[in-house]
Amino acid sequence: MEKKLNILLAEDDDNLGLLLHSFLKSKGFNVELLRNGKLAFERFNQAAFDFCIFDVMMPEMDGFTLAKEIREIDKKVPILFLTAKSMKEDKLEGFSIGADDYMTKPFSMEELLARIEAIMRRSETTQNVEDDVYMIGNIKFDSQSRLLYTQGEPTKLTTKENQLLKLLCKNKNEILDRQATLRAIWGDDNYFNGRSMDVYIAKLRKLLREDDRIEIMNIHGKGFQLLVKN
Amino acid sequence: MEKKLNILLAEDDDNLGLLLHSFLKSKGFNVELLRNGKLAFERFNQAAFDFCIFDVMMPEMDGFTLAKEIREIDKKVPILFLTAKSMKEDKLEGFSIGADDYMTKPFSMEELLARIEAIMRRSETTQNVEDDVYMIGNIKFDSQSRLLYTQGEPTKLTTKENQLLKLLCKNKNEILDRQATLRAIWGDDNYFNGRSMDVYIAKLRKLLREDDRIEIMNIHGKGFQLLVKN
DNA sequence: AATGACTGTTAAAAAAAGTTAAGCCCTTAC
DNA sequence: GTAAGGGCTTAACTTTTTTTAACAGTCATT
Repeated sequence: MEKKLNILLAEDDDNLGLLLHSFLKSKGFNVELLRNGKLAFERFNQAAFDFCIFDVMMPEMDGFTLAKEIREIDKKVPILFLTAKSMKEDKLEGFSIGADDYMTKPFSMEELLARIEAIMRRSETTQNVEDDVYMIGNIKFDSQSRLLYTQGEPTKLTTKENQLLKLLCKNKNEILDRQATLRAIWGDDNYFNGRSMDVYIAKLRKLLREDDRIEIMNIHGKGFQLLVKN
Repeated sequence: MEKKLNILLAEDDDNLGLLLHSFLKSKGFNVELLRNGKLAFERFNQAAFDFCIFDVMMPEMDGFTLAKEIREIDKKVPILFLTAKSMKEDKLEGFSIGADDYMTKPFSMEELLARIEAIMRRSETTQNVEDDVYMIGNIKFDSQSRLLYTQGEPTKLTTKENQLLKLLCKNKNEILDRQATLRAIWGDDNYFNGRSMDVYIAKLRKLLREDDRIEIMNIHGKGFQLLVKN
């Protein structure tokens, strides 16, 4: 599950500020809007932000000064500057402070979003391996290594068995929609893929048969449901 | 002790290409200039680059296609696009591929430098081991010298073994796409190259067998995944 | 109860991958 | 020049995985 990103937005122009605020919120970010650099700096020190967007020209404390202050205490947090017109000297100064990007007004919201995502992609830790371990009744299932710890020797699942069982586990006790599952695993929900899925459901039932509290139930015309009783 | 950055530059216009080449060289980078996307892709797979600068419009293979191919096998290397004029759709497409930045011609050399440095500052902090040395479980693998430090005598890998293992390492715990890998290492994803690759997978499995936490797993119809259990 | 769409299950067919060995090509050594 | 060896590809055969077929059973609706 993705964590919501906290964005610190410093912009004195209310028109633009509110627009950005609502746009970014609509895109699933947490956004705090501050009217000048001084307030933004105070706020930065109170909470944990993942991303900064600063207007260069602001009363009280301009964007560059704000960025410098912040770089004193945080070398890594990404900072993106907004400026009224394309001033080459400004750009250079911004980058020398340690800006990660730079946008000239006016700009499109889509582009802003794209840049935020590009910057965040880089800073994301690429090596976080979520452990995909589920308990189905008292049968352990490790989707990462594709092992199902049945009695005796663990069973090594095939790619498709693994994908399907994982989806069932993620939706344990809920209905797993037939068409959505087909599109997710097989890419297309045509007749033959549907039959293929039914074959895999049969395989999984056979594997899980040893624990009789486990049931993969069919909801006619809707999909399947992994049920684990008491 | 800063290591010299290797920059892959793909630009078909010789005027701009040579200008960029000499400018960046003068700033202390190693730069390789290729005239089209196809050549650039081949080169990318032969050496280790830290940064890519691609013109969008090029013969043989355009910058976007090139970037897509590269992203299949390397999710992290920074890519900066150059384009003749500011086309919003182009920008968006570029970012969606996973571009890190975007510059519209004409631009100043200083700004280019500033952007490269901004991008590198970020990726430096996140990745510190790009010396082509990987740890696979407790087996050390130095792709530079092609040595795999197995028990007893280190094994000297062949070119293909080395290339394949390196790609697997770069995508550790992720799926390495079969077709993309074939295009990257063999240049073409026909049937026989596919079989050749399977032979090399078998060789690598044999070499890595001594550590049973290591597994090269097949994802049927998709590719391979180097899995290292903790 | 009859109909047709949907599901359960097993088996056969097809496609993909695992493995070992033979063959080919290029380089190096005699 | 030719023999030897390494590296890569191709071949051959096996096994695994997935799809398709076939047939039986179920469910909702009429």
